[in-house]
Amino acid sequence: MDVLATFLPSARSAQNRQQLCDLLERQLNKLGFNYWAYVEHSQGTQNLLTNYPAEWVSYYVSRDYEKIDPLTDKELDHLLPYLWSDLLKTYPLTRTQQQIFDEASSLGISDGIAIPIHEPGGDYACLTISGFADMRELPRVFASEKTELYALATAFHIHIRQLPSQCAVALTQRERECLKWVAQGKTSWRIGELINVSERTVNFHITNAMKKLGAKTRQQALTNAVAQKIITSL
Amino acid sequence: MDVLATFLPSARSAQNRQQLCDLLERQLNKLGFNYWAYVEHSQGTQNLLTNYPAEWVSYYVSRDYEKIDPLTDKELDHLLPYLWSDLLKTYPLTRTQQQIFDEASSLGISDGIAIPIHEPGGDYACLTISGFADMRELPRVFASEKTELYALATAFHIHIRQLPSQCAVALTQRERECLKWVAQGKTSWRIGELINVSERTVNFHITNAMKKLGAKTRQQALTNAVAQKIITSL
DNA sequence: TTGGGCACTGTCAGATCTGACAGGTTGGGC
DNA sequence: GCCCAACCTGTCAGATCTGACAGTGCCCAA
Repeated sequence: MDVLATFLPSARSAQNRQQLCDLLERQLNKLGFNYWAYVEHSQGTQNLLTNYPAEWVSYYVSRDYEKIDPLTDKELDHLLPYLWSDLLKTYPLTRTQQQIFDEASSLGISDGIAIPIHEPGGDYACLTISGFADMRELPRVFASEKTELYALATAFHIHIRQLPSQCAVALTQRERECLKWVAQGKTSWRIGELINVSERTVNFHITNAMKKLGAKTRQQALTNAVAQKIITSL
Repeated sequence: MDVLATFLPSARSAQNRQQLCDLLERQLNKLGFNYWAYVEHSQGTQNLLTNYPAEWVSYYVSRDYEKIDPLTDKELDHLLPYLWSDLLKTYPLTRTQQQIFDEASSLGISDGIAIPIHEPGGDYACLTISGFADMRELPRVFASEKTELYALATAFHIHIRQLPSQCAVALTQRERECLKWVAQGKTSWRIGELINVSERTVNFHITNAMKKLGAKTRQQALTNAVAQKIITSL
């Protein structure tokens, strides 16, 4: 039952975000939660990862519900995990907000736990988990597992940040290889020697990488690649 | 009394590690803890930050106590915060280990809380806090504040990782400035235009930065600077 | 006052990169 | 069999960087 002990070692070997999400889901299932959603706010852009039904997500997004969801605008104020219901007790819901809540309930998303994570620079993320089997048990589970859930969310957050997102530029094997050597301070000629191709070919791959990354120089290509987690800075 | 709410906003504006440590200490004092120690294990190297008395630290290090300390080798096995005393109950102490414990106790470091933090790639860190005013109260405080302490430790960890360590190379203002523009893909000539100096001067600063960073190319200088948190990748 | 760190500037040769030209091979999917 | 992506190679002009030469001025601490 020790979900953290299971999650952490396997999280380290996850190769992409999808794998990591699967690992998280498996552990949450063990704890009795069917649904999860992770929203990261980074430099003004948002990114949503979730196992909510696709129809619900597209419906939610199409109606701009995130702008009026009673939960989204409260995330920032909270620093520790909290129960949705605890939070909602203190705020009266508008008619539209009540409607969102009712619609979600019909999918089994009636109460859940939100776990906010704050980063330097104003970035933050929030993992919410819901779809708990036995609703009456939820507050008890929340109380007893709070720290473990927080640790799980933090671990998930730290790990997912190190994996390239789906929207990251797709570089070929060779392009990544060359870029990594560039990061180590090697010249094209030297890299050619290292990977057994001509200097010209190395320049060819690096130029392609630069184009894909929208960079005018190798330096910018590196910065962009690191920012997109395509190569680890090392 | 909400230490997290106080810590997080100010942590964001901390300019260096010392400032961040001071912030942490202030919050821990509020909770009743006089001592703290943060050890980070990164790529095989260790780094210790603490407010333990300097004599105790040098005494501890000089006798290689970290190799036999009953606590250090247990950190890795634990994923959640724990009380020292809880852990020690389950292991018999050797004579030398008991000695360390007694010596520490005489400084008021008799029981405490360890908060391990695990990163991808095998890196991990541990924040330990001790010197609690009223020992009999400690288990109760631990139980009630566990999540908050974990969140505080995690926040501290995430923030300190983004600040250059003391052993980082010292670049001048200009050198950092030029490197940042290089990261954006600007040429020396363009940077000169941007910061109103000649192209020659830009090359001068970048060359100096490269020397200090032990880099043979601009690319490597960038990678090293980012690795040392001297410039943020952006 | 002297020394040192920092910022700044110039020139110049040679190395390196950038971006254009123009090709060829291999392997997998339709 | 054809197409396409990934990989590989060459040449060449012009831009850019690297590393050496040789200087100036400012400010602060010893």
